[in-house]
This record gives sequence, structure tokens and C-alpha cells, in this order.
Amino acid sequence: MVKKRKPTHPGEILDEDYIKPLNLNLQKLADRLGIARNTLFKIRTGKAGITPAIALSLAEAFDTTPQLWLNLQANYDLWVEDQEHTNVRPIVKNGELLPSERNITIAASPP
Amino acid sequence: MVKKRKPTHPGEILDEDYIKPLNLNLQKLADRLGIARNTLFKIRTGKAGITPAIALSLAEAFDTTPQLWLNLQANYDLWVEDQEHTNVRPIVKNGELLPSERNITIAASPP
DNA sequence: CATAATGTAACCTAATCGATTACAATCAGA
DNA sequence: TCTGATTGTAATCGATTAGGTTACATTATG
Repeated sequence: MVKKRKPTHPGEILDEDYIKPLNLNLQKLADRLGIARNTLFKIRTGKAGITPAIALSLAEAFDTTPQLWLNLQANYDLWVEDQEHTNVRPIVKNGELLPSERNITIAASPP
Repeated sequence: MVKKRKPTHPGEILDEDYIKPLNLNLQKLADRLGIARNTLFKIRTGKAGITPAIALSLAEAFDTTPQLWLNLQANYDLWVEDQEHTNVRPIVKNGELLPSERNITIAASPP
């Protein structure tokens, strides 16, 4: 499991921490970023994700790193995906090929 | 600018640090992850990205965090995107609304 | 009220993920 | 060496999504 609690999606953070405190609105921010305000609307409501291009723009506008936005998005996506993820048998543990997996590849040892 | 040098894409790291050292191949790994080997091929050659779903699977298989893979992907995507990114005028600097942006929103001050 | 500004939804196109299928190159065993 | 299987690579397809445009609803402002 990646995280217990559902992370707030980046759009909510964009709204709470930037748009609202700075008295911006979708129109103003969209104009500044050079995108459609509808795109921001979808991001704010979690109906769309933050792409690398938009992360770069947000970072410049708000003096943050683009990684901030992409990490928020990644954590959110991971949580969502994890909800419906079926587990995979490990191949490596502690940097070592698991004993149970040695038969995946064979370097035949002399008798 | 995000990074000077072009980051190696995650597929190369997957190949160099995991597939090769462990004597795996696309078929074996694909079977284990439950995806098509062609999907891994595209990842390895940088023709496709690592999605959250695949990051989760890789993490379980290789005893890493999914963030490792998503971060590699994000940094790579950011670099690519940054190459053709047109800058955006900042709104905030050091947590403060820039003076030049005060006219974005007005709370008229009494005379 | 009336008009503009803002938020929200519907719809469209381009791009992409992942699968399937097909083909090329390489390997193992008879 | 030949033959069949395994592996790597490419082409194509359906489904999904980003982001735009347009249209509609709602709120603000005169």
C-alpha cells in the first residue's frame, strides 16, 4: 500500500493555497499561464491532472518548483491506482535476487 | 530551467540496473508484471513512459518505491517539456504577491 | 434589472497507453 | 547446419485523456 488516506488532489491545493489567498480566479490565472480557463477548472475539480507543461507554468507563476506540482499529482495518481492494483510477486528483496527466483535464469554450475 | 543535462529516461535505468544485472528479459519481466512485453520494450527505448500502474508493479517486483519510478519519469518528462516551454510571468515571489501584480485584484483602500 | 464576468458542462481533436498481431533476429537442440 | 522456439522490434487498433472551443448557468456589478 502506498498511502492510507486519500491524498487531496493537486487542484484543491492549487485552489486553497494559491488561487484563493491571492484573490485570483480561473480566468486571471488561465490568462497568465496561457491556457484555457476550462483546463484549470478541470484541474481544480480533480477531473484532469497536472501535466509537466502545466507544472512548469505553475512553478514559474508561483515561484515554486515544477516537481512540487508533479509530486502532488503523482501521489494522487498513485493512490487512485493503488486502490485497484493487483499485487505482483517480488523478484528482488534487499537488492538481492530472491532465492525462489533463481530459476528465472540459469548459469549452470559444473557437477 | 529545470536541469542542464538531459536525464536518462527511466527505461534505460530499468534496463541497466534491473533487467541486465538480474539476467531478466522483456518476456520474463512482462509475464511477472502481467503486461505485454511490447509495453516494456517501448518503455525501455523511451518510446513510452512509466505510468502509475506500472510504477506500482515495478516497485513490488524490485523492492523499491513506486515514487522512484515516477520521479525518474517526471524528471525526464520535465526536461523534455522544458525544452519547448515558453516562460510565464511570475505572480508570486518569496510567498508574496509581486508588487507589479497588485492590480490583478483590488481591495480599494479608503482615501 | 441588464450586462459582463466567472464557473461549469458538452463536445471535438490530437496524442498516448497498452494490447494484439506481425515480422526480424537470435538461440538451443537434434 | 537446419529447425523450431524464444526474444526483440515494429505496425496497428481501441480506449482513454489532455486541452481547446463553444455553449450554458451563475454570480457580480453598474
